[in-house]
Amino acid sequence: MTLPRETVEARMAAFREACLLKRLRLTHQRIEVFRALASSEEHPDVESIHRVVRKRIPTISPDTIYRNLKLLAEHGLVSVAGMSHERLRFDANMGPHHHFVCVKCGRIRDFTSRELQHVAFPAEARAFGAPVSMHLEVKGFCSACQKGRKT
Amino acid sequence: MTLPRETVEARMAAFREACLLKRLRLTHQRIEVFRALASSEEHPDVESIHRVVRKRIPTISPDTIYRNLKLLAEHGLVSVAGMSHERLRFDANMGPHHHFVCVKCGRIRDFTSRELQHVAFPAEARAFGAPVSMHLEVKGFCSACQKGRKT
DNA sequence: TCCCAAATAAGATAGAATCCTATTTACGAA
DNA sequence: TTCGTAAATAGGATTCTATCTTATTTGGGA
Repeated sequence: MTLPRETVEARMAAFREACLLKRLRLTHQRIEVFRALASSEEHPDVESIHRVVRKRIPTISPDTIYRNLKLLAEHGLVSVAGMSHERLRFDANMGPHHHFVCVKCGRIRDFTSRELQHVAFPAEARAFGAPVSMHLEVKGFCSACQKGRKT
Repeated sequence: MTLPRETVEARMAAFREACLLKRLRLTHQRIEVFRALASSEEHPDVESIHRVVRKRIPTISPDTIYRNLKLLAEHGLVSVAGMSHERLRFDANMGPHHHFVCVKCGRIRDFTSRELQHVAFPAEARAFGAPVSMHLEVKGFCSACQKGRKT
């Protein structure tokens, strides 16, 4: 919404090019879904994207939004915040700690870090308000999954 | 499961004390739910906690697990990994970036940090496997919510 | 222009989390 | 110890996000 037109247009151009390269069809729906996302800095959910796109394509279904965003995420054209249809997970470890998340098996391991303990809140983050806590999420392949990795 | 007995017992003692202080009733179910969580380092979900607790309390319902964990989380006795029943959110910003999350309104803002860009993966994280990416989540009150804060 | 695999719409379905309500229980006070 | 009551529970109903199914449409190469 508040993004400068040229940023959006640059993203759209890169998107079209990436789709051609990856042999993803440039359907009317796909383009508009990406445009709605590329025009926002709000990390929107499917419902709000649907609301926006419906102005141009009144019959578009939520499933099309889901399907396209999932496809684009698999191709590295958009990113997903939040755990796709995973369950809530709990932890009795209330001390400050960070997470190592295996991108293959989903296993989460806690760790603490002396170095990080003394890192201050980044100035860029403080610009948004009053930081309270800081949590690092390291993604990678855990030792077990590392062995059976194909790449 | 693999946690030393004394760690679990220490957590149980602290839990009982905290409940007395906060006037939370020490029901059989609540105690066993917490014990199951405090005995694990797997960040278990409700289903696996339910499986464990059912050995001691065969009639316990999943709702009781949910209700207690939610209550304990509100009182700062356990923590929740993942976004509590929130929707998937998407982002067209594919460059490396971090998140500032407002704990009140839930708004997410992106930021990049020159300092953090060059921080290496912590040794403690590398011990678990092969790190690929690193993402920082700063939680706090955004400027807008900061004003109307009561505390 | 033709062809067909890919994509879509719309409704059905799955499944996690929450709500509802009658019953039970923890625990403070008498 | 007993009693009273607000809090907590069990179990089924409900909500709601995300995915699946299937008949139809369409992008884009030949």
